[in-house]
Amino acid sequence: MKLNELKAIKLAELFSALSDASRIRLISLLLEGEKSVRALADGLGMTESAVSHQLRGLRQMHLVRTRKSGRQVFYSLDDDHVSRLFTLGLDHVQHG
Amino acid sequence: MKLNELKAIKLAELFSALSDASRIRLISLLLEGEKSVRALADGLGMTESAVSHQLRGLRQMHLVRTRKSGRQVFYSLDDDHVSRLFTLGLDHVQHG
DNA sequence: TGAATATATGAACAAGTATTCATATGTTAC
DNA sequence: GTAACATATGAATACTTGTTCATATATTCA
Repeated sequence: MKLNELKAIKLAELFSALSDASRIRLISLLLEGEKSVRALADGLGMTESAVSHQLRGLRQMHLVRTRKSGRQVFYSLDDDHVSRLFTLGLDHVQHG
Repeated sequence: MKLNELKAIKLAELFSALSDASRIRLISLLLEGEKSVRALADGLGMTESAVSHQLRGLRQMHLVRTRKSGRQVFYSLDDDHVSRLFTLGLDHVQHG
């Protein structure tokens, strides 16, 4: 596979973004469709601040994108890589 | 997707196992086929101890399996989920 | 304008993690 | 048996990370 160090780091960063139960649950909510920060915080029983901090990381990894409407910011999954990684991972956890 | 907390944790643990550049490079070496601890350590420029510690985590997540032969232990990828996650992640990093 | 709402951000602390070093276990050769 | 080798493990340390709290920015409504 001949993976150079930079790509290894990038890949590790991608998986790091998925390596926390709170973020996994955020993503599982976003699989239902776009949601505001408050809706996500309510759905997970987290503070808006904590959710916002986590979303920042997901944004930086291009796993989610935002749409602003008034004073709300709606988050949604950025592309289908995310849901495919999610599904594949879940598959491994359930059977593997 | 209705993900309960336990599954979220399991999934996060799976991705945690992939969330470190050293482990990513270990896996990229194992994509070439099974290798001994020493071969992996040499290939990555890490100590055998560090590699052994990391392999332990990958073993616990069922991402790699072992075959013992004499005093050597050969590691290989456990199932194709691993390489599929790896490839899908790489795809996201390179294009996304 | 000012108050209320929604989100973002910085600092600080607690909890988790990767590596190193020393040591232990298990295997082969003599 | 002992010596040498391959791997594993425990403890310690340095580094990273998630949450909380306080505060900042931005938008709407009166």
